[in-house]
Amino acid sequence: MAKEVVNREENYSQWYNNLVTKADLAENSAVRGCMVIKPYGYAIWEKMQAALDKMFKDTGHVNAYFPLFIPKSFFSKEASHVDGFAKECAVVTHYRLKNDPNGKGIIVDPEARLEEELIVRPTSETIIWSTYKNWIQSYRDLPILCNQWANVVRWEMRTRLFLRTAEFLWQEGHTAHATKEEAVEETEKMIQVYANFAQNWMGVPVIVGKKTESERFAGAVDTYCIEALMQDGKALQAGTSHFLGQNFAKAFDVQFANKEGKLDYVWATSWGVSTRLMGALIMAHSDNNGLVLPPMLAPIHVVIVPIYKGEEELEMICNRAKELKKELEAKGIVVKIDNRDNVRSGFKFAEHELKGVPVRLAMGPRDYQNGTVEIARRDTLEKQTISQEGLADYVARLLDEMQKNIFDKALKFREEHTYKVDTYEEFKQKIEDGGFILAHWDGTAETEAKIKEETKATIRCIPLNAELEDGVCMVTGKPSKQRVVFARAY
RNA sequence: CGGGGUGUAGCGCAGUUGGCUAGCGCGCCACGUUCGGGACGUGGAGGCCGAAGGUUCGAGUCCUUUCACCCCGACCA
Repeated sequence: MAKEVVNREENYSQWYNNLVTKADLAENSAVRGCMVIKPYGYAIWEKMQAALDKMFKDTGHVNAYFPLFIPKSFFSKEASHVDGFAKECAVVTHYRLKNDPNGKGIIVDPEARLEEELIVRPTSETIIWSTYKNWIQSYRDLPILCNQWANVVRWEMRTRLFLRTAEFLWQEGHTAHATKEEAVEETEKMIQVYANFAQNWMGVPVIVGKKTESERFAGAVDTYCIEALMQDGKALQAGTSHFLGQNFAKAFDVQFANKEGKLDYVWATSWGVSTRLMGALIMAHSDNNGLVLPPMLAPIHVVIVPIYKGEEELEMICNRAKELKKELEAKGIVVKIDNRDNVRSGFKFAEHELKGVPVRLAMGPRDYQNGTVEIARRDTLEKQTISQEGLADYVARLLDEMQKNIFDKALKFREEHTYKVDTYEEFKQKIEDGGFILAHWDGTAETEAKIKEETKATIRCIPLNAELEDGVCMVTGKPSKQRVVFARAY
């Protein structure tokens, strides 16, 4: 498949460019792989944030904010957690600069060394749990359902725009519960929130499942995830929700008095999605003309391009366009009139397609005369001329249809690139083509590691809603009760 | 940290055996003609050829050192 897909990873850079650039940091800077999110890209992120934030609030969560800096000692408390992050942490060691006494600019003041180094948060479990300790005495203090919108830093060996930047924006939910059942329920609820967002807002179909032990979050008892398939056949983990058990409560000594008056450790969850979602959005829907944005996340729904000769005609058409804009806006549709005089209309068409604006209306003197407008939809690139009468209703319906169509198209793609495989030989062949492979696995980390080693494919997840089916592991022949999802992943 | 590759204008590149004032495309600026799918013409601005050292009458080009970036692996959302 990979060969036929035109918009492979290397081709995305063209349409990334409207959204982000790689940060232009000073030469010799040790920081690599940071990105500048441009206004248009940030507008998409804001739409995502707003939708997610509302979903969090609707499920009973509140926002809070915790420090960027975490004392080093906090990390030593949960052993597997620190194992997971130790290798990719930025560390603050000093708090002051001074003029170089040798006149060579600015140096770090060696006198200003911190007694305890501070870690720039790679994730906030440790600082949040050391805070929660002070918030929790009784079962009456529970549950705590906090979310934080923040940036985090992970010093990755290798970065990739959107998918793995050294600094990224995300949200992280951290909850504390009195019972295991409640915490598990929360974990599952939030992965469903993410699945709902991915599918209904982003138009990206996802498989909801659990990670295997070796793919699990550092410090978690269970990691739930949503996995999406990109158009180049690679899988992308788009969101995770972790059941942390009592690991962090024990590490940070967070106990509460239950109804019986006995002390118990609280049960925890954490869950997050990041700007990586924008990468998913791009790679799931883009075509050779650029981005394709689902209307629900498009910063601009409709662009009106006036076609004219001379200022008189421009004014005449723009006035009509403004009236149409008002009608559309009354339906909650975001409209931009592109009346730039310094570029031609063909250029504007191409540019708005590149940026993924869902609907384009072009109006020239002919349309003005006839009371019509040319309407073009971004997802199918179809154009037709329709009446200006009832335009707002037409566009509103079209946007709904496009939202659905974009999802359906992605779903169809995924279904066409999901294969059931029963032998390891076939697996090795099939994995070269990309896509999801459903196969039996004996449940051991050894087999999983062997497969990864030999094929670069990982178990993306053990799907939650999959039908049980007796089978044998394609590698070892040991019994298996259900198929798991394999893929090569970002 | 291993294996490959690249540094020349804002971006993308050519310049391969050393030679005069370093070139092309895009973009940018000015004027004009255009304007229903990325316009065209004319003129113009913009470069210590990644850095340092060396060879030479002469270095973008050869040698040495060094720095940076990109790709592929290991790590990861």
